[in-house]
Amino acid sequence: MDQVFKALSDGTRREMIERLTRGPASVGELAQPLSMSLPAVMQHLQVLEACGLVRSEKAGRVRTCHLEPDGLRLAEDWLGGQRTGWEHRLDRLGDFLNFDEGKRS
Amino acid sequence: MDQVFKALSDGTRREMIERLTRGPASVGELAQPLSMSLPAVMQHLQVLEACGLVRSEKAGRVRTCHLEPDGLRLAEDWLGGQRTGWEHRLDRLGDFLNFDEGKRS
DNA sequence: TCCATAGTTAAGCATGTGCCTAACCAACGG
DNA sequence: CCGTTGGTTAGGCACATGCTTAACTATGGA
Repeated sequence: MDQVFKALSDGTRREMIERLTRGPASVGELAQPLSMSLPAVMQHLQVLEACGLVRSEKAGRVRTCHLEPDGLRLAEDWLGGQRTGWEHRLDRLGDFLNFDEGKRS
Repeated sequence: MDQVFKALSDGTRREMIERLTRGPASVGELAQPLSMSLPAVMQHLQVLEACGLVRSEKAGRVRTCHLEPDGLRLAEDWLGGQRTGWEHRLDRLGDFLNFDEGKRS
């Protein structure tokens, strides 16, 4: 969980993810629009793989990377959980305010 | 965006958010379950406020913090956008494979 | 076989992050 | 007033992060 959000907290890595939503890509293809050395891209890729957001296989001398959408869903679920939990609380806010009023009067 | 995910990438800050989904809290209340000095909690709080996930007002000598759920929704929307974009691509995957087969034969 | 391509490893550096302690300020409460 | 409570500021330390360059490996083609 920590790792997923930490991975997403970097703009470069989010760009890589966006690229991968449009289909698989080699390491070089990922690096091309990034104005950054290849080793740097590799490191980002390792971060993305380590937390399960991306998978990659090497065939010959080219490594092909693709998205692992369950990883994204993990983060999305946490956020949704918090938000709906909060909304739930809002639903009870009326009751709470009534109780407060009751105490005061 | 960067800042939101960076804020969420820390377990302590996520705990603080979870706490705040259950209602507003003072700085001390936020710090209580966290086995960490008060200044440290303050810094986390500043991070959460800087990226719009939390708001706080000071009344007398106690600062009361509450969630700003639009911030969470921002992150959630990005994730959802990526995921649905990917699913969209999957919808077209059949066509792509057919095209590939066509090329090969 | 030899060179170019695609990727990988290693080492190092600058900056950022998370935490601490110590000192400080500001509102109550008596 | 004066101490206590709740918060804030300042400074510093240890470690993590993002990037670099240089050197290396391994595959594929002429």
